[in-house]
Amino acid sequence: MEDFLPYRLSVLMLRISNAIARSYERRFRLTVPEWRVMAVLGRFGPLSAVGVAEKTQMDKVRVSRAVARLVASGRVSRRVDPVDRRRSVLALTAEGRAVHREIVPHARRVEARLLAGLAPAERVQLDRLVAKLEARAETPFVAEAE
Amino acid sequence: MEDFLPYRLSVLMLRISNAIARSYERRFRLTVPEWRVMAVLGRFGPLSAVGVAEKTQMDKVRVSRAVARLVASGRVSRRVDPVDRRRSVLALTAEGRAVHREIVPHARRVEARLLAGLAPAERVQLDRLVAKLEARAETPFVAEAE
DNA sequence: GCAATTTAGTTTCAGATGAAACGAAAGCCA
DNA sequence: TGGCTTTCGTTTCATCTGAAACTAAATTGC
Repeated sequence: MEDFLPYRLSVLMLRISNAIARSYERRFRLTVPEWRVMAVLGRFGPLSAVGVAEKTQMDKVRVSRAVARLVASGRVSRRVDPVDRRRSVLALTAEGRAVHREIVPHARRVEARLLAGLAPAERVQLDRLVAKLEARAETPFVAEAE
Repeated sequence: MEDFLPYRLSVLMLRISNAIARSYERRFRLTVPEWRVMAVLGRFGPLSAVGVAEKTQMDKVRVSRAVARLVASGRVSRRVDPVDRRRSVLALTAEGRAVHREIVPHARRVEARLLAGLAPAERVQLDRLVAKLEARAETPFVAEAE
């Protein structure tokens, strides 16, 4: 159990994400889905809900709800796309951009704290190993029959 | 975003745990909390609910509900501890032990598949790096004020 | 041109979650 | 002994979650 890697990774990640989630909640009054939506809108500019879902790896229900809250709190604007009226065009408002400008350095600080114990060479290793696992996890790595 | 490590780790872990969860669901009709309870009972023998909670890192509400389902499905037995009547003594039934004997090799196969792309030296590296991050995540690594 | 299908996004519903309140039993201590 | 506190485990409640159903708009095929 303690040496079963998927289990260890899962416990580790839950710890990390919970700590980060609490920190966003405290500082910005943002839930994790909200934070993710703001992060991609800030980085990639106006997007449809589907576009946000692809960039954030969240399903569209979650995106829909996060966007609804962000629109209600005035950090994201939503208008109907004139080209395709099923779509909405989502973008940060001025207030949203102001929050975004704080979010990015905050995220970097959190990352730096997490990695503080690793030497530069170890960070490169970690990056490589995670990339390999990502590639592995992209295709179904558990046989359907199992 | 794509290079923000906590985010990458979180997406990676969600992928992996979902794949594993689906596989347990398919093969054993077990949810993740149920699987964890069975794993520790199989490995450490009879335990109280608090004991299970400690070993699995789950909170006691989750343990309580997982145990209730396992008792209902006949894989775990529960009796009142005669020494301390607040406690229950949880153990695998014969049927539970039979399932457990399948679970362990299955978990090893899943792990092997996940790590299939890594050379032995890389596995050692991964183990070390994860251990370091675990140590880091054990103490609060995000400042309270942040 | 228009029925059938696909796509975007929301709503509904049923289950999972954990914080907080809870009852019951045990421990503590005067 | 008899109150006060702590511990065990369950229940309650409010929230989050995603699958499925749904509406509206666009696209496809005939």
